[in-house]
Parts: sequence; C-alpha cells; structure tokens
Amino acid sequence: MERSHIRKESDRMSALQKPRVRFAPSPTGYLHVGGARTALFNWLFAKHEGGTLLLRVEDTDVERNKPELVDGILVALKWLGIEWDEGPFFQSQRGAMYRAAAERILASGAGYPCYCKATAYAGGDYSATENDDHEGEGDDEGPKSLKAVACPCRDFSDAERAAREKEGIPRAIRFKTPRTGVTKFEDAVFGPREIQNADIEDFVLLRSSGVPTYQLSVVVDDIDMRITHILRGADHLSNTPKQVLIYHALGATPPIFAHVPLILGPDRTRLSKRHGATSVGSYADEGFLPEAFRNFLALLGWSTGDDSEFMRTSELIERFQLSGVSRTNAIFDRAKLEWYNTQYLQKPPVEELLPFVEGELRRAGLWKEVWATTERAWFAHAVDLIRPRTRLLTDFTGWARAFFSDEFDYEQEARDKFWKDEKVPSLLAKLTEALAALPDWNHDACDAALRGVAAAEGVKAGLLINATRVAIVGRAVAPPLFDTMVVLGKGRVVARLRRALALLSPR
RNA sequence: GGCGGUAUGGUGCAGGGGUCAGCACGUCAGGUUCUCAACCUGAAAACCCGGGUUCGAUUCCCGGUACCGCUACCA
Repeated sequence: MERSHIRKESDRMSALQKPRVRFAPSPTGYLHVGGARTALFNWLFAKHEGGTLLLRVEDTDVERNKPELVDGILVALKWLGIEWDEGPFFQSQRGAMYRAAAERILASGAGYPCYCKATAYAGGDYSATENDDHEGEGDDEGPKSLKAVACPCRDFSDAERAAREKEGIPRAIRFKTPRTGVTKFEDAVFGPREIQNADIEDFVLLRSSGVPTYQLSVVVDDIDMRITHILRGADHLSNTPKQVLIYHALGATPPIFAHVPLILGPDRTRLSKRHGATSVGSYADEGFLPEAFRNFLALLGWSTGDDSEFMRTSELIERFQLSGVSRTNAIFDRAKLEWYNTQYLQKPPVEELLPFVEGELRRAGLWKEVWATTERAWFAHAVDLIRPRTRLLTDFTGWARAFFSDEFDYEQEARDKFWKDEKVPSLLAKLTEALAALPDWNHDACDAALRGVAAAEGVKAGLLINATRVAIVGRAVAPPLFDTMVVLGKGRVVARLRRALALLSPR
C-alpha cells in the first residue's frame, strides 16, 4: 500500500488515471449541511472527471462515536442523490493497519514512544484574556484553553525507555516533528502552502489505547485507498502539514489537496442547532427537493465564473471545477434555498415531481393507489395546477390538502376575509343550484354559471369567486377557481358548497 | 497567546490597474390578476481601514482591524 514504488507507478500514469476521492464523515452526529456540501463537491468532482467516490466512516474515537448514527448519514446522502462507488469502509475495523503504520514510523525514527499520562503535560493558557467561551453548545468542549508543549519523552535514552516499558507504563506514539525546516504542499483552492516545522507540535499518532488518531488514520487510509484528491473542509487546512509529514515518513507522495471554505450561520459563527435546522434530514422532512438542495449547496463556495444560478444536476456535473471554488466562508441563506425549491417545484416537467408529491401524500396518509394507475392523469393535472403556488413539498398536504382529501378545515382568516359579506350565504346557495344544474362540467361552463349568478344578484364576480374558493378548498390562497372546480369535479364541488352553506347558516 | 486563512450591497456569487463595479436571492414602491404565487416596471443597497507601488487603485504589496480555522491521546 504505502510502498513507494507502487505510488510512483501510479504517479506515472496519473495523466491517464481517473481521480479517486472520498467523503469521510465521522458519526458523531447527523449529516449537517457543511458535510453535505463537502460530500457534494466530492461527488460532483468525481462525476465530472469520471472518477471514483469512496465513502469512509471515520469512527476511531470510541468515546464520541455513535454507531447508530451511521445509518442516518447514509440515508441523508442517498436522499441528496450522492452515490458512492466503494465503501462504506469503517476505520474502526482497520486498526491493525494503523498500528502497523505507527510502528513503522516508530522504527524508522520518525516517531517516538510517549509515556506521559494522557494530556498530562499540557499546560499554559492560550490567552489570559479570551476565556470568554460561552458554555452550552455541547459539541466542542475539549481543552481549548490548554496548549501542548514539547513532550519530554522525545529525548529519552534507550535506558529511560526500557525502564518505563518494564514498569508497564502505557505508551502512545508521537510524531517526531523536525525542529527546523519547512513543510510544503499544494492546495488546489488555497494555492501553494508552506509552514515552519517549528510551529508543528509532536502530535500523537497512536493513542496509548492502541487506537490511532485522526491524523494517522486518514493518511494511512488515503494511501491505502489510493486517493488522488482530498476535498474537505477548510478547517483541515492547518492540519494538513502534519499529514504531509506522515506521508513522507511512510514514503508516500501526498495527493492533491483542495480545501473548501466553511459554511457559517447568519451570525457568521459556525453553523449549529441554534441557527435552526442544520441536518440535511430536517430539510428533507421540511419538504425540500433534493435537487434544489443540491443546486443551492453547490453554489455555496463555488461558481461557474459567469452568473449561472439555476443548474440542473447534469449541468452542475458538467461545469464543476476546483478552480471555481472560493476561499471565503459562506453563510447559509435559507431564503435563497427556498427560492431554489420553488424553482424546482415549478420548472421541471410535472412527471419529475410526481414521486415526491406521492411521498408527501403517503407521509400524510392521504395517498390513494388509483393516482398511480387509473387516475394518474388526474393526479398529474392536480399537481400541475397546485405547484405554481408551492414553496415546499409539504404545501401539497398543507394548504392544498383539499385537493386530495375531503377532510380539510376552513381557514379562519379566509372565512373572515371572504365570507364576511352578509350576501354570501344566499349567493352560494344560488350558485350551488346553478352548478348542480349544469349539464357539462368544464371551466367555461362553471365560469358562465358563476358570473350569471353574480350578475343576477348585482354583485361583483370577485366576491362570489372568493367566497366559493373558501367553500371548496377552505383557503383564501389557492389556484384559479374554475380550474380548481374542474379538477375537483362536479360532485365534490356541489357537496362542499352544501357543506359550507350548512356552516354559514346554522339552524 | 501562537500559527494560518479570508475580507465586493443584508445574503450568495462575478469582476478587475482606468467599468455607470455585474448577476441572483431578499427588501421597498408601483402595475396586472378572482385570492395568492407568478409576471412586468422602478428603487434603495457594496469594493474593511491606513500606508505604499503606479499617471491612476476596489483590483498589486505591506501594516492594522474584524472574522474564521488550527493550536486534543476530537475528527
């Protein structure tokens, strides 16, 4: 795997070789929008280049990981339409490989055993002044007020080590970072990077428990899995030099890095629960379409260079390039997301939308099988009529519920607004008779019947139209009335008018 | 504190040594309509600050500031 000759071999073929990328979530929570965006970029890049996407679960931290969360992450990725070609692989099952790598580094002299009690020699404040950390966010504790200093074990003699081994003191393995020189690497987004080795501490590779740290396991896996490009959050930018050091210690050539800027909340702080929904699952539940979400996410930190905004997934894939990735953190703008959702609800052919509406109706327990078979045309027609006014899939079971069920409420504001005229009951009664007598049920016939009643009663058609809308769909806001009547059908319209009349004139 | 990164309207992105600094979302005001959405018209709204370099900087360089990240036997 980390054999350098194999590595060189693949480098020689790199021009012909398709990229291999990976998305490597850690199961410490649900899939959040930042992770989703990283996954999306990896996927778009792989698709664009005809490469391969791997999924790797980074679950080396026994304390923090919750295996039951893995499934939720996979489900969220699938919802997003991101499919991986290989994996998922679990780091928790690859321990032997990491331990072997750590031992190799130790043997080569690039690492050393550390017998300190875990974090025992950490000391000193980052700052005397900035200890203003507000508690309560739960997610990021950790000794952020402590600074690691050089470990004394680095300079132990063989005798000193032997003594501790004999005592049976647990041993971690640290990287012996050179005290001089610089470490360089290339980042496709941030450009060439160079940092002083003196600024890199002797980080731990293998915990005293024998479990590897992130720094070691990523590198070992990325080498083993022949990853060619690492696309990940910019929060890893400062860690990269450490990893480059490990690559070298293992005799491997580092891949190309591409760090993507972070996504922040509206207050420019790291996105967290306090900003509202941050998990992609919650957006699915709220009624967002995966393609809309993808389009929105893709343009967070990436652009085509021209002013393209609405791009179907195929176009995203076609146009995605690392060179278009921005270096500035982006803020998650829900209003824009909603705009994208309306676009995807309204622009594509109705057929594309049908499965999603079906799903929504099923969730609400309103789905009827005939809509998939004998009444499919009706269903498509209804959806097409409703969708110009929708922002979320849940609108289909929300304000548009009356199209799919006879059980619906009369919205209070709608009644107050359009039923308040005292002529409404008698108007609706006359209209009911007129409609019931109609031989043909179509847009123009309904239109003529209603306007006839309005004219005969000396009222504006709008008054009756609005009152009728409330009567048959229970809402002030709904599609044009006569179209609605046609979709609902004569029987239901008349029945609903009668029901409304009963409500209006209680005995 | 140290190290690193970033800085264009409220937001997401363009742009670039000389432009009326562009697009989109959002906002506001009109128009249209049977409600609402859509649609049409119009409006307000930005190059962080200070030094350089230059005939000329929003653009290039340096400093400051702000923000973000890393600084864990977390990832």
